[in-house]
Amino acid sequence: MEIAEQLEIIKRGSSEMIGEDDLVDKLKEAKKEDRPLKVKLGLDPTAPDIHLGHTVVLQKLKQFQDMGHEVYLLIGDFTGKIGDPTGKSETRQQLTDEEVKKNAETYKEQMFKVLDSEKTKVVFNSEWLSDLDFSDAIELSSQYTVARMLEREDFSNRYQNNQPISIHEFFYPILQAYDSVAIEADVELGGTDQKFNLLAGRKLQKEYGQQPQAIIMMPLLEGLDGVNKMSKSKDNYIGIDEAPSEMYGKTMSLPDELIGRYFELVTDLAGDEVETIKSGLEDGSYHPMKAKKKLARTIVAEYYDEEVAEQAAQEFQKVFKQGGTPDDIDEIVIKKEELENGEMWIVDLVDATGLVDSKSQIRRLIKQGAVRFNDEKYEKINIDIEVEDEMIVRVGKKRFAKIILK
RNA sequence: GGAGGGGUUCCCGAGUCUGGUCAAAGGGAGCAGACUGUAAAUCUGCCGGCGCUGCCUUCAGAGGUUCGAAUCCUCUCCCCUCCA
Repeated sequence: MEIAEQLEIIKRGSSEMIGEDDLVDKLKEAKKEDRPLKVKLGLDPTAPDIHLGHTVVLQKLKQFQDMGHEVYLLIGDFTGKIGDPTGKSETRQQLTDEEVKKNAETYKEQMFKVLDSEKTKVVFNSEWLSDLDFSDAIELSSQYTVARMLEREDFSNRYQNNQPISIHEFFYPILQAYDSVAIEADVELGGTDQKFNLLAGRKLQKEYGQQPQAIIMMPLLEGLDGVNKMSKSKDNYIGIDEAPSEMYGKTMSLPDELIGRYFELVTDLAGDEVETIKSGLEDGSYHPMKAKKKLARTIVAEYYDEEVAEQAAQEFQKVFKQGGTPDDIDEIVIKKEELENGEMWIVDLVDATGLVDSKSQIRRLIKQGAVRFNDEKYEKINIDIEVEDEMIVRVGKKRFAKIILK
């Protein structure tokens, strides 16, 4: 493939690229020597559940693989073992070797839904970082100044807001940079929030006499709330391991403004097709609801298949258009001896489903008319409910449970 | 090491001087209801726990004063700023 053509693919969809000249050199060289480029992606070993936000970068890696290059998934087990104090009270727990290994396996399993396992290498940074001693650490840290560190948005924010910054946090970018040196990365990918760390890699590589890595930053995908970036902790994510109906449903709850962006960043639809959809949405010729359905189907089909996607679409229709109940509801077993004359106090019954956190909340929900048994609404606290086998308990629009009497 | 500021319910943030009316203002997030397309916007209600017109546990932690403490006193822990 021609270099210009490769560049064009690499840049597509990315939000920023640094070191284009370096990349061109590297591409030329690689072509001459008939070897692949090493494309690095750093991963945090603590969060092994991959969601669509992660896949934005993965799609880009996949493109590199399709052009014959080699992907290095770098698992930050060393840094994970140190722990990260960023949060106020919830210091990140230290991971044992076994946990790291297990998480890495999960990573691989999930990532290979997008990536080609043949062209992927998984490496752990403890391999080289644990050999460094304190004088090495000082040597490395002398390459960076405090002023520069404080340029990083995260640090400067916290600094200005009187929030603590631990010294060792300064080491994270440094160690990540060293990772790039260690594997002699040609290219590193990351989200736009990683800019500082990615740049640190370039700097250190130069110090070590390597041609600095090119940097490709991908936009951060907003989560279901449409505001914050997708993350597990915000609970605004769509996991790639989730059930088809969940995936479909969550996609449908996306704010309209994000439809185009999602088509662009998380589906593998061709560029011009995405453009058609986007312009259709803009001039109103394409109804957002319709577009969103297509999006949801496309996403489900990407991680499952067309047939499953079709089923998910039908179920969605059934549940939310016609007010029906989904097929795969969690079943809750209640023993007959727990009942009195076949009845149970309404609050306890809802509590038994585990759908709501506390009984106080259950009371409120009942009063607000959010609780239904077999589609019948009950708004009084002081009643007992006759419990039937296979009774459907519904709380609000989205929460369901099926009672099994034994 | 010295001087000063601060730690409040998921988050932000009042309340502390002048103890009770404080489960603690206000905003955000969230949940529910109406309207819809499980979108947005809007309106309404809820938003510590408990078979709940009451009771129980919360205002960094441990003691103390008091009939009564988020509020006053003592000690401890943590954070920030300035100086060294």
